[in-house]
Amino acid sequence: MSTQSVVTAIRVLEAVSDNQPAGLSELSREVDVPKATVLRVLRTLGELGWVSQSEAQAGKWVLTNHAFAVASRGSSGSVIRDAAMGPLNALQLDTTETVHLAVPDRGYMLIIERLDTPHVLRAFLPLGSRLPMHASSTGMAYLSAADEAFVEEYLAGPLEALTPQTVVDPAQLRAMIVDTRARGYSINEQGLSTGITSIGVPLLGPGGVAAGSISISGPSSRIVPAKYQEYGEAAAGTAREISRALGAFSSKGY
Amino acid sequence: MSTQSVVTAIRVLEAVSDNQPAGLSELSREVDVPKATVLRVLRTLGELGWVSQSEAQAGKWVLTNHAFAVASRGSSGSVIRDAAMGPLNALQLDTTETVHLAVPDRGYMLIIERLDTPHVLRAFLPLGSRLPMHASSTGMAYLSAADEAFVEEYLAGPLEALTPQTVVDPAQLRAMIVDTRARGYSINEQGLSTGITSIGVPLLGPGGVAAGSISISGPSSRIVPAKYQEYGEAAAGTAREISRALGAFSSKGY
DNA sequence: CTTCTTCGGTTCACTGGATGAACCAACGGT
DNA sequence: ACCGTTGGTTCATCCAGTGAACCGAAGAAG
Repeated sequence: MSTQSVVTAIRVLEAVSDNQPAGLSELSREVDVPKATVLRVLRTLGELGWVSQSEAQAGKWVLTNHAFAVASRGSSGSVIRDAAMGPLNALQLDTTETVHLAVPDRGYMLIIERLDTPHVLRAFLPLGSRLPMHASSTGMAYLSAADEAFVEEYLAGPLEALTPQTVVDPAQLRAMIVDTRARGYSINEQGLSTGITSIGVPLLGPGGVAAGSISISGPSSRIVPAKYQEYGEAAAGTAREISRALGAFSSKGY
Repeated sequence: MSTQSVVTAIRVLEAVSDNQPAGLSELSREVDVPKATVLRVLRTLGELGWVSQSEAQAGKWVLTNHAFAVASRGSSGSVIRDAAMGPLNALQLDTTETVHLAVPDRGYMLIIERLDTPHVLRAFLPLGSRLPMHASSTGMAYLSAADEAFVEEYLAGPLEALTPQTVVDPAQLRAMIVDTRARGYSINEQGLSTGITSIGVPLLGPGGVAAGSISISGPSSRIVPAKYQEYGEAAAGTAREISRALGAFSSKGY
C-alpha cells in the first residue's frame, strides 16, 4: 500500500531468512521484484548489518546475527523465556523427552525454545518454527486458555491438514478444547507430523491471559497413552510454576 | 545513502527493540525523523507483522514475536545453538553456574543462549545482549581463535572500559590472548561488570575457523582463582564436543 | 478553572529517491 | 560454439516518501 520500498525490503529479508544462502535471482523470483531493486535492498540491509554475503559462496546472501540480536532483545518472548528456562529444564530431565516453549505469532505457535531428549529417536523442530495451532499440542493448549473470541476467529479461518491424522473440523476442535480445559493438558497424536505425539499445557501471563505454552514431544512409540497422564501432570505443574513467575496469579494482576 | 526509506524503517525497528514499549514522539526523537514518517513506517511494519500497538498501553509500540521467528530461523547462530544445547546443558549441571553461548556480531559478542544457575546470587545477562569482545571472557576466547587480521582490526578500534578493571590496552590484550591460547580458556575478572568473573572457551566451525564461544559466569565470590582450572577444563571439554559436532575436526573441512 | 506542554495522529504540496527494462560479463553444461 | 543461467550495472521516468504545519486530547502547573 504505502511505503512499498519498506515492504520490499522486509519481504527480501524474510526471503533471505527462508532460503538461507540465497542467490540474487532466486530472491528476485521469490519476492517478484526486479533484480536491481533486490540488490539495492540487499546492499542497504548489508550496510545496516542485517545481511551479508556468505563467505563460503560469493554472491549468496545470509542473515547476520545482528538480526537475531534486535529481535530477541525486543520480543515479548524473552520475558517468558526467562521465567520458563529453569522449570523447563527440570521438566526435560524428569521426562527425558524433548520439551518445547512456544508463543503465539499470528495464528501460529512459534517455537522459541527447545530442550532435547538424549534419545537418538527424537522429535525435531528447529527453533523459529511456526506450527498451526489446531495441529499442535502447544497450539491447542494455547487455544484452551485463550478468550472465546480469539478461538472462534481462529476456527473460522482455513485449517490445513498436515497429516491424515490432523483434525480440521471446527466442531471437533471445539470439543477437544473443552477436553483440554477439563484435563489440564492437550494431546496431539500425529496431527503435526506422522509418528510424533505430544502433550501441551498453556502458560498464563499477568491477569491470567494466555501467554504461550509448553509441550513434551516424542515418537509415538515412546509417548504412549499410558504415559499421557503422568506427562500431562508433570507439564501442568511446570506450567503453573512458570505462570506464577509471570505474575498470572498475583492479587491485582500487576 | 540509497534506499533511505528502508534505512529509516530498519532504524525505527531497532529503536522499537531498544525502547520496548516506545511512544511515537520518543521514536521520532530517537531516529531523528519526523513523526509522520515514523508513524507511516510503524504502520507498514505493523501490516507486515513485525510490530504492533501494545495492548496494555495504547499508542505504545512493541515488537511482535514474528521478528524473532524470522531472525532465529535465519541466523547462523541456530546451527551452533543446535549443536551446543546438549553439551551446554551438561556443563551447566556439572558446574552449577550460569553458562552462556555467544556468537560474534559486528565486533561484539552476542548472547544467544543462557542456562541459569539455581543460585540466587547470579550473573544476569539478558538474551540478545551485546558484549564488547575485549571486556568479556566470551570475546577474548573468540579473539584467541580468530585470525590475526581480525584481532588487529579489532584492537585498532576504540576500546571502551566498562569497569575500572576492564583492560583496554592493546598490548596487554594481545598478551592475554596469547595466554588464553596456551591455557585453553580465557578469564575475565570483573572486566565486564563489577563482581562478576567468567571463564570462556572458543568454539570452532568447519575448517577450524572461530564460530563463537561459551562461558561460565558467576559472582567473583564463588568463581575464585582456585576454581579457574577446573571450570576452564570443563568448559574446554564441552567446547571440543560442540566444535566436533560443528565439523571443526572433520578431515576435509566439509 | 485556565494556561502550557506534550502526547498520538493527520494533512498535503513538493521533489528526490525508488523503480524496472534493458544491458553486461562470466560461468557451466552440451 | 551454443545456450541458459548466474551476479551485477545503467539510467530515464515518475510516483512514493518526505516533513512542516496542523489537530484534538490528556496531563501538569498555576
